[in-house]
This record gives sequence, structure tokens and C-alpha cells, in this order.
Amino acid sequence: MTDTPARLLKLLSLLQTPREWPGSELAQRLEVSPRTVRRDIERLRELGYPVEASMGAVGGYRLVAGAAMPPLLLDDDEAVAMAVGIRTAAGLAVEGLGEASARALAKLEQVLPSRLRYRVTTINAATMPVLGDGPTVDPEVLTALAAAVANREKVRFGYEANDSTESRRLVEPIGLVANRRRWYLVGHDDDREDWRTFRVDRISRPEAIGVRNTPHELPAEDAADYVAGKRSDWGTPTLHVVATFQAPVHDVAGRLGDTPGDVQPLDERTCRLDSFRDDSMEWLAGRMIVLGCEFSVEQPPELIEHLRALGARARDASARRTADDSPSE
Amino acid sequence: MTDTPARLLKLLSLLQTPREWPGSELAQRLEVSPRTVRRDIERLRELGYPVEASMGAVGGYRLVAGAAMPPLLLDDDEAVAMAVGIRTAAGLAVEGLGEASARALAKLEQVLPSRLRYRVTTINAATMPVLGDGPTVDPEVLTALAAAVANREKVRFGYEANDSTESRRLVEPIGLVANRRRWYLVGHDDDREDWRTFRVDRISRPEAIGVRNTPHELPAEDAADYVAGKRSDWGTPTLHVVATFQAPVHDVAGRLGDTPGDVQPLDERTCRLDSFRDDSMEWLAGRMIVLGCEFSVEQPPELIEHLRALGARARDASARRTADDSPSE
DNA sequence: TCCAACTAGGACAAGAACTGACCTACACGG
DNA sequence: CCGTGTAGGTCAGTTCTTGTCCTAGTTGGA
Repeated sequence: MTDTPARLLKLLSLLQTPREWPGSELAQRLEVSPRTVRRDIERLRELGYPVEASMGAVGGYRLVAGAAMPPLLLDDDEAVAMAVGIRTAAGLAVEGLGEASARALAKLEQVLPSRLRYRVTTINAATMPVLGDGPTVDPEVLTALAAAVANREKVRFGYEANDSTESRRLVEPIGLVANRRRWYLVGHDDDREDWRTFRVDRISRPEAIGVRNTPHELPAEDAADYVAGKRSDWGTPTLHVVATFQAPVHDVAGRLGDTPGDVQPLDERTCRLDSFRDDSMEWLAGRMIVLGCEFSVEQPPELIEHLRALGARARDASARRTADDSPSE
Repeated sequence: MTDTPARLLKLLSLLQTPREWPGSELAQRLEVSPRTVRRDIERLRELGYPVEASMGAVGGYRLVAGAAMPPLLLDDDEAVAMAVGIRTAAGLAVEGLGEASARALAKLEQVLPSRLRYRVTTINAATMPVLGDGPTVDPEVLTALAAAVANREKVRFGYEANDSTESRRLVEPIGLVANRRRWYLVGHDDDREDWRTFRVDRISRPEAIGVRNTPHELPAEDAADYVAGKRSDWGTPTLHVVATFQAPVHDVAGRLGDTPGDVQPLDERTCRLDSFRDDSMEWLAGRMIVLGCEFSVEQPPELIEHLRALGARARDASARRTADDSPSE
């Protein structure tokens, strides 16, 4: 490792450690003269990475936030942590991230050393169930689709439709959209010769077929808009949810998978949810229960029914005892 | 941008996109001759980044998983997605990641352009409440502490003790440990002249004081071991939880924040949880309810009490209606 | 079957760059 | 006010880099 580019990369990785580096130490580590270190740092600055220097006796260099994202140089553990993080974030289909999180996932998984992959899947498997309440998306499927979108390649995959019939599709993918805790793939279905939206959690075994797209024109601004327009037409029905909570608005808002504005304050200690949802009502009922405050639901009947069921289940669980434990009660 | 290091970085970033790049296209994008591209690729390979090439007519280059982690070159959106991901992962204190996730968080936040920071905090604020059930850790605090640990700098912070008295501490931090959904800072308390473990969610306003440590010797293998040894002595009491679930073992295991082995199958359709927990029993009760299966709890009384309370709350919520909605019932 | 399109890499000469040594200027803390 | 740090100019020798030639090997499709 005697050449300049390698040294610059190493320098960047050193500077990314959140501490100050005196130039002399850098020179020693990089095995060059201090003058060269100064030149390298000057060069990094030219490249847009803001290296900050504190003058004086206890000075040193440090990489700070700048205009552009510098290349992230992660060690093994950090890479695993990142991978686990982005997998959960992608798995939750966080709104506002959308395709970017799928791309980031694909990018990281593409270069993640295989010896780390095992750790990632293990930790991820242990974590996801704790978080995932709805149908969970397989990160492998998501990466494959993200790659296909980026590569503009056709994909073939198995798809389970609403009536749980399985079919094999050949699609030109155009975009991935994260919407309300669900992932959707928008693409042109070659067999049906029309645009379709697919729920990623129902896609199985995607294979990129090595064919470049002859791009069709999407009848919408972009994939996200297309999904927004289509979404009401299919899938689980949209239900009008109305509920009142005995808690300040900031204790409730955001904790029910709601969008800003869905929860309005009634007074200092009470607030009201009024929104149209197509989540699972069972999920919503569970969420409401663990909020930790008294509440009442007015709409819809489906949600009330689920609450009743969950309440009964909790009561049964706390009432039933085994024979060897306080049999008198 | 005519110099080699910049070009190599750009090449790396192009190759990180999950698609194949023909050498000619790379040459065009980098504005050099194809021969130079081949040389650059040769060089990347020398540096340890495995660039794979497919021969033949539709061939091209692609960066694959190798022995070392290449520098990640993210665009703005991807960086935001990563930041949100690692924040949630760190916030959940995923076991098995530990300090690495805090370091990764610190590294990313250190260089994240400020214009992206706003997006990250917004999305993160909207996401965390959905996930966080226990006390949540402030990512800012965590980054500051991770930096102090890496930098071996003393920190001063406010700390709320068990009896909710607030005090000001001066600590030489030695390590961060993630354990059972909680973060702990291990360090040498200068005023008390002894080793202490601090819950990060109770730490406020950490300030790195610019003093390098005179490292004391920790009476344990490492910080994680120290926490493991100390943890039983304080904090919430450890309770023996026993419960039976009417569901196959794989539907339950891992979904209660349990460690592998806590849930054992009784038969094909039934399993049993038997573990010592210091989680919040309210949290555990909520988790059990949203599992989606019948179950019964034998131990401890605290958990049964919480289940009863949650059941009552659910029943009330489904029973109570407002006046304008089916008043006859 | 051959051709086109691609990767792989050697040789060479002109030019560009990099490096270390030495210098001065400036900032800060004790 | 001195020690220690960053900042950066200059210079000469050396090394690297680049584009332009080559040839060789692989693959998929016409």
C-alpha cells in the first residue's frame, strides 16, 4: 500500500473515527511525511470532504458534516449494525424513505462480506418478529427487486393474489414504493400487457431475467403517485376509524401508524383519532391497547370486535391457572 | 476532477449500484480511455475490493461481496435511509450489536450533511414511537457517548438515579453495552472514585470535557461482562415468567423479546415460556396480547395483574360508545 | 459458423503527479 | 513567550499515470 489513492482512503477511514487526529500521528500511521499528510488533507477538502482542523497546541484534524456524503468506511461490526438497521427500516416500510431504503439495502447487501451475512440474518431474524406485526417483507426479495429496478431488468416471480391463487408473472419493474408499512412494486406486466401494482410481501422467488427493458410510459408522475392513485381500488378495505383517548395528543400521535394530523387534541388531557385506514384492524387494536391510557372506540365495528376479542383473550389468560398454582381461585 | 483518487472513488460508487457496467460506459462516465478504466479496476482489485467481470458479449463489471467492506458511497436519500435505520436499530438496543451500532451511528451522524439531518430526525421521530415501548434512548446522547468512548474523553452529564434524584456526574467512559433493549454506559465515576454503570436513557446533556483519560483498570473482561455481572443488583426486579401459548413454538419464540431457549415446545400446537425477566411487565403483557393466539399466564402475579388491566381497558374501549352512535346498546 | 462485443493485459513514451526537505507564517495554551 | 500544532510556498528528483498501440481469450447471437 504505497500509492496515493489507497492512502487517501485510509486517511478518510481514520478521520471518520469520532476523535481528533494530530497530523504527526496520521503521518506515522500512513507512513509518509507530515507534509504529505497536509497535502492529502488539502486534497480531501478539494474533493468536498470538510476536514476541520483545530489550531493550537492540542489541535488536530477531524471530519465534519459537509455538503456531500463522504464514503463511509465501516469496520465489520459497524457494517453488521448498519445492515441490521437498514433491514429493519426497510422491513417496516417507513413512509418517507421509499425506494431509497431499498436501494441502500441492496447496495449494502451487495458488498457485505459473506462471513458477516450470517450474523446479520441471525440478529435480524431475532429482531424482526418483535417489531413486525403486519406481513413482513423478505429483505432478500426486496434487494432482488431493488436491483432489478436499478438495472432496468425484467423480473419473473411468483405472486399470490388477493384470492390466494398463485401465479407466475413476468414484469418490467419501474419502481418500489413504501406506503403505510407496506411495500409495493410497480411495473408493467408483460403477459397482461398493462401496468400493475404488486404487494412485495406476496412476491416469492424473484429472478432477474437478463433482459433490458424497453421502457413503457407509466400513466402517472412516478411510481409513488401511481400507487397513491391505485391503492384505494384493491387490497384490504379502507375503514373509517374514530376513537377518543384519555391522554395528551403527543402521547398518542405517531404511535398508531397514523399520519400527522390524524390525531387532534380535544383538550389538555384528551385527544381524538379520526382517519381512514386500511391497516389490519387487529394490529390497530393491539397498538391501542399497549398505548397505556384509557380510550374508547366509536368506529368501525370491525375494530370494536377485535378489541372485544383481545380483551377476552387477556381476561382468559389472567384467569386461567394450572392445577398446581392457587387452585382455590 | 481529473485526478486518480477522485476517479477511483467515483468508479467505486458507480460499481456499487447493483447492475453491470460495461467498461466502455464507465470510460465515458469517467472521461478517460477504456484502458485506464481497466487499470483502475485492476487497482481496486489490488486494494481488496472484488470487482467481478462477466466475459462475453453482454459482459460488464460489478462489485461483489469480498473479504473487506468497501467504502460505502451513498446518495442523499440512501444516507437518510441508513441513518433512520441505524437510529432505530440503536434505539432498540438490539442485543448482539452493542457498541458497534452506537459507533456506526456516531460515524454516520458525524458526517451527515446538515440539510439531511432534518429529514432524519423528522422520520425518526415519526417512527420511533411506533416501535419504542420501553424508555427510548436519545440518539444524540448515544452518539455523544459513543464519541467520548472512542475518543477516551471524560464526559460530564446529568443523571437521574433510581429514586429520581438528579445529579451531575463526571465520568471516564469505558464502554457502551446494549442489553435487553436497554443501553448502559460503563465508566469510572471520578467523584465517587469507583466504577459505575449508567442507564443511557437516564443520562441528559452529555458534554465531552476535553480531557484524555488516565485509564483505570476495569474489574471485568470488558464492559459487556461488567454489565452482565452487575445488572441483577439494581434496576427493576427480575421476575420469573411462566406462560403457555396455544401456538407452535416458532410463532412465539423471539416475539416477546426473549432469548433463544426461553420458549420450548410442549407439542405441535402448544409452547411454553419460562424465563427470568426484568422487562416492564406491562410491555410484556401488551406483547403477549398482540401475539394473536390464546394463552395463559401462571407467573408472576404482576404480569397477571397487568393482563387483567389491559383486558379491562380493551373491554371498556369496545363497550363505551358516544351518544350519537347506537345509544340503545 | 463466424462475427461482434466484451474482458484481460503487455509495451512504450510523453507528460503529470507525487514526495520529502526546508522554509515562513500563524494560532493557541500553559 | 515558548512549545506545539496547522497552513502552505518552493524546488528537484522520482515515480505514476495516461493514451495509443498491440494480442489473446470468452461469450452470445446472427
